[in-house]
Amino acid sequence: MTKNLKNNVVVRFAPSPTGYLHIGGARTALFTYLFARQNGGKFILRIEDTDRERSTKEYEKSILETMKWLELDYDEIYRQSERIEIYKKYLKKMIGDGSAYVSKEKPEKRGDRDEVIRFKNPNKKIIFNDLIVGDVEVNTTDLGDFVIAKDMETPIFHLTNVIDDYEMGITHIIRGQDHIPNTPRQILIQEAIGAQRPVYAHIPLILSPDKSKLSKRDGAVNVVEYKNLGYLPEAIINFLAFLGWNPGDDREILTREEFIKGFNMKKIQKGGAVFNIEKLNWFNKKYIQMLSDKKFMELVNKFMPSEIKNFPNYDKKVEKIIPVIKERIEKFGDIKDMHKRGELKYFFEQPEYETKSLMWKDEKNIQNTKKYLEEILNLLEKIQDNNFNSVLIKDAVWNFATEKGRGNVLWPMRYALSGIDKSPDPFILASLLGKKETISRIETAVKKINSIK
RNA sequence: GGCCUCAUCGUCUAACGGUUAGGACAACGGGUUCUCAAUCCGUCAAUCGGGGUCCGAUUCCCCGUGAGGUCACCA
Repeated sequence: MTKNLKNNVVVRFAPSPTGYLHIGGARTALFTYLFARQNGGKFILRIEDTDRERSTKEYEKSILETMKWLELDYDEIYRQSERIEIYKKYLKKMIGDGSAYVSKEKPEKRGDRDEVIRFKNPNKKIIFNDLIVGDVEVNTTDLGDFVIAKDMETPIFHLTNVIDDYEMGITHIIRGQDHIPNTPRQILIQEAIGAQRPVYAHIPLILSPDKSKLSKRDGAVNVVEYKNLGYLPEAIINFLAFLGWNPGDDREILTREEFIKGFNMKKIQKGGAVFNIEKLNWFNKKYIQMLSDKKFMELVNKFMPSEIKNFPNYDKKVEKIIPVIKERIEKFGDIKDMHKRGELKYFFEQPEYETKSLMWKDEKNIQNTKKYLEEILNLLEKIQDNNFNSVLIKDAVWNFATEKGRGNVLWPMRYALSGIDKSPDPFILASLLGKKETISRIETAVKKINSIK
């Protein structure tokens, strides 16, 4: 590898542990990560936990776990709560040189102090260039002398953020567009402490269907919720990357390496993007299809309801029905829905059903259905035990079914095996159940018909 | 309301100022099918409005309109 000329890139993702990592944060982290890796730079994770009231270790732990799950590996990690002495040093310096001052206050709401530290606003016009948005010009006069610390040991966001970016040598600040209004005042602080200005890249917001900023009331917004619903991290990454960015060609599914290689800040959309769960589902289904059998099996077991897992023949059977599950779910949580619809249980035990349900909708006389089932029994008996696969089963039954009307024959056969209206075709079903069980279930159906007269 | 930002199919988006405005998701229709699922094929569908600049604007400029963000002793 040749040495990258831009390898002095240092970027950070700076979540505050006042909640779980949400979808928007994950995308910011992803873009930051991609930019760092593409440039051979350093990716720092900085926990902004200066708000002691709302920050918790539990949230921090969860954010770390989610980053790991998404495989967004960082090179260094810091906690602002462990850096209070550093901020204090700057605070002293700023008060000393007059760029900040202790201010007497009249407390307005609960928790307000009667003395805080404010930044002395020089009231100037700030113009900054943003990689995505372009030039932004703001007059900082109406910002006033904003608060930068409650006291020497309790600095707040704008101050700690700027100091850390400076101390850590951050070259590019990648964050959501909701931070644009914060940028001018942070630049003011930068200038006051003599920090050079980093390059800004404010990425567009993720929107709910009504186009407002994605929030809790829109349903699942935390990445862990998607994990719990059975989404794959690769799918979430791919989906998120395409919210506001694209590789410039028609590819939809990209590998991690391709994302790193093709990522380009300049191609990022300026406007917000609506979070479209349908597309996420599509990505997830694609990635599920690509899963190895082993990994797929692992996740199936994780999401399988215990009622099914408790069947004595579970381990042996579940392996066989993998293909059926694979084509019917778009996320692993759907396995629970399959179970609710009774689409799993019949693989493990003789199903219960109304006898008249065995009749095809065009059939008038259930005695015909019985005759068809008996003939199917006949045909299936001829297949050797070790050749009982879906192809041979179909061969055995197909001509007879065509002759009598496929619905007349195949519906009852399938119903006798599954006991429900919707299921895979009878050939697949029979092969998965095995010859013995298939014969037994069809015999049961015949007996049920006999018993109504 | 002040400040800031944005504007191509329903959604995500593509298009050196010159394309029949392309792709994907969804929707719809069809093939395959006893049912469902899967899969394959196809169809519908967009440049917010008005002015400029230019031989020629989705693209550049201005004005509207609309949408969003933000205005904490949170981050």
